[in-house]
Amino acid sequence: MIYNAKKTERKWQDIWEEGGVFHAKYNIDKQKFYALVEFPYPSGAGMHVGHIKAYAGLEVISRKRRMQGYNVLFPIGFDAFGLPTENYAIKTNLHPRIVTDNNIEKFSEQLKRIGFSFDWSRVIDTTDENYYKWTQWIFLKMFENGLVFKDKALVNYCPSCKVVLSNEDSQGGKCDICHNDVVQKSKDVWYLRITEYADKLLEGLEEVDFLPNIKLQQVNWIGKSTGAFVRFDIKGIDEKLQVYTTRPDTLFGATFMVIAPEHPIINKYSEKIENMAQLQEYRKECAKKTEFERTQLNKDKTGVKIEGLKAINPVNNEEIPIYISDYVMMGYGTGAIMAVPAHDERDYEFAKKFGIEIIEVIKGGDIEKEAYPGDGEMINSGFLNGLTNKNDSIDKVIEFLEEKNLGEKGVQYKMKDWAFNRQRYWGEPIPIIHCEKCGIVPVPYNELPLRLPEIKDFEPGKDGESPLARIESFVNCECPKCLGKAKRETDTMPQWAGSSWYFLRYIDPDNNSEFANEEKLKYWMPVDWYNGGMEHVTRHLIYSRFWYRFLYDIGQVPYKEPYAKRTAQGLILGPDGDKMSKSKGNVVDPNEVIDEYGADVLRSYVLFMGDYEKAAPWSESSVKGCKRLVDRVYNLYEILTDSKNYSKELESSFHKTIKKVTLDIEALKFNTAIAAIMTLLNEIYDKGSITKGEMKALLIILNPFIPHVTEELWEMCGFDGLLANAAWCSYDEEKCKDSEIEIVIQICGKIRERIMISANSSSEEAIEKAKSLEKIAEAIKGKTIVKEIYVSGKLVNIVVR
RNA sequence: GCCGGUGUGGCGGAACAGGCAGACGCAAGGGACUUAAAAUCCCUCGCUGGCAACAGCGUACCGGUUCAAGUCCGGUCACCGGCACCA
Repeated sequence: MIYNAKKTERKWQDIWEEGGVFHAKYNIDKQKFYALVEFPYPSGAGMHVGHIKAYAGLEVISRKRRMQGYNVLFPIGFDAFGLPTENYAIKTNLHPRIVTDNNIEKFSEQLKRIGFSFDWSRVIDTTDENYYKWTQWIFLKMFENGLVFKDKALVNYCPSCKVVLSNEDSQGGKCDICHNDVVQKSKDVWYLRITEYADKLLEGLEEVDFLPNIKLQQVNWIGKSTGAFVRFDIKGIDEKLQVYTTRPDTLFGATFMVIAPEHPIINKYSEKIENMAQLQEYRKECAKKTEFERTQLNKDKTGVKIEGLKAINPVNNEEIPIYISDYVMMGYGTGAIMAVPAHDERDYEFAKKFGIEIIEVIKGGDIEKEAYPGDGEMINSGFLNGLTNKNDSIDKVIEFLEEKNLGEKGVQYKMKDWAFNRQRYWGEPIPIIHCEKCGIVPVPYNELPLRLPEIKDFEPGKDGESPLARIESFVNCECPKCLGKAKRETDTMPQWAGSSWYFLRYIDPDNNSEFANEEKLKYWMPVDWYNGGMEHVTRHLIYSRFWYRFLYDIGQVPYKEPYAKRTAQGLILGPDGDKMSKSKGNVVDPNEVIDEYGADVLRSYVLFMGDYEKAAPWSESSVKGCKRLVDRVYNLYEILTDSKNYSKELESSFHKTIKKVTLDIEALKFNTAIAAIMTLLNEIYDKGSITKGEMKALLIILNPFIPHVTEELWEMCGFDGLLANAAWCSYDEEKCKDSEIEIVIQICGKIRERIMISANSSSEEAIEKAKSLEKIAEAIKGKTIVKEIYVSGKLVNIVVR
């Protein structure tokens, strides 16, 4: 029989959809399982095989859990605001709304062609005003709670996309969207105070089940460090220069200070500074460098001494020079450091280059050769001399500083506040009004959604201004407070806004009075299992945990953490082993695979191709292996017999396979689960027939992987109802065990023989039987037996001398 | 530079928690069926030697622990990912 995948798959997709088979129903009497996959950005390029792999994992788990009786919520939606769509719209002269609608339609069709068991009744689209109304609502709540502020500061700016970027969006000094170099620019920026949540985000990690490397990456990204703030007097001026240091214990060794080129103190005291022109020259040079050059290429220290200003070391009143150098960043700590060349590598290098004194304050290294960052006995350190414990020294210094009000304990984070405005059209308008009288006024809640105005020209404005700034009917408005003339904020939110809470909306997508009903949130949250890409660990995954935690703090959601468990799939590489990319021409189109082999083949291949969590190259020929699997399954119908039970020969194999598949699926070991079923299939064909009972079990355990062909066979066999609604197979632990097992006999660890013995043989019996073998007896004859080992069910090892 | 991960046949990958290395699949070779091809089915398939039974070697490299190491320990190398002058 030839299996017609195209016709059959379509048939079942229609039946599932019409029957609402995968619709999740709010039912508090049933154990819920909320499986979440990262909703796609509907780009014009269509789906990528990577999407299929990312979704196929939880798809299999969801189908299995449904069969096991869970009330499964497995939703899908579209994260549709963002630059690529807007850029495409500009290029093709279409409205982003139309581009988005087209792309969503295309994606939906593709996703349905794969037969994913998503609940299509809950689809969300972040660009829908009924959705972004609530994105804006949460933003206003944050505003109300002091988590939104405006600042003019140096920010990451992408000259090519013409937008301000957050730290997360410019990792490695590259724009996340176009991958061009990011520059530092001084701009007015709206920030979300995510740093206020740094500790909560760290603590929350302790109670969730995330892959260890995901946790670690988040911990590193948040980058918490503890230390102290220390204020240095500046000689002759009533001004203190504050630094942050993790090593206050080395304060006696501070022989100079360094401030960032952008540090405000330079302009403030420009009159006192004797070499201002030289400093300006240096600052200009620094400004020219990209972040990349400044941090990566230019490890060679440069800098200029500030003539006319001297700092005073608070512990010994020594006058020390102040330098500007771009190895100190304005964006971290206070933009100024105390330099201890003897015990910090960078300061050492700088001191050597500029001929500055190096004072050893901790014994243990050789400061003639290099800086010594380790521990040891304190020397040359006044009241610290003789101490050997770093923490004791730190405590003592801080005590000293606090007494004189010259410093205190402090904490710093690498994570920065979230630069939240984008100077573009295709995003949620920021619901803020600027009033000359009242200042910054939030848009009243009852005016939400603040809709994006219809416009024709989406080109970003000059000087990095949003296209919305040109729409007078949008800009000019009434101040909600004083009713006077006012202007709207014209920037929009970043792409990450809508995705920061979408998992909450799935729970109650049509709710018009709140973002989601409290009781429903209590039932469905937290997400039981969230799977997605590693690239989101320090972006979306941080942002959404922040938003959710904020909603928890204001009593809007029931639990502290949104995701109980988080895993990540590995990439699918091109057939050449490189990352798939358009420019390399190694991208595999899922549509083509489906056209040629069918969705079941595609689904099973992306799971069978290797370890789910690791990257693996696509192989056209290996896909055929899965094609054979589907055909072989279909052709089982021809060797079907009437018996309702397991056959004697295969009973144990079935129990073992069911057990393995049941456990492997939950461990994301889809490749070995499928391999086990292939092995069973080989046994069935070797035997030459399959009973109805066996067929039933086989179809059930295969269904999550290849749902169409199994559903078809289920119907052909005349089994009740839909396979999708059938109950998962149970297995009998006792029947997974063999009564007779093969063990190997080793002499000194080398295999010499294999025998079958009864599974419950004692150690003595097994060893006796081994020794009675001709070959073994021969081998040990005349030798002393040093040791005899029996590993139950595995081997006998006889050690002789 | 720092942190994390990985390294197994021609290829993708298996191997519970130290106990038969290479499951399953692909590719390749041989055969059956066919006028022929495709599809399907059967056999072989880590390397070396041997007609064979079998023997020796083999999980990046060097060393160690153990009756026994892909797995544990110490060191080296390579590749991948993250961070990157974070004071």
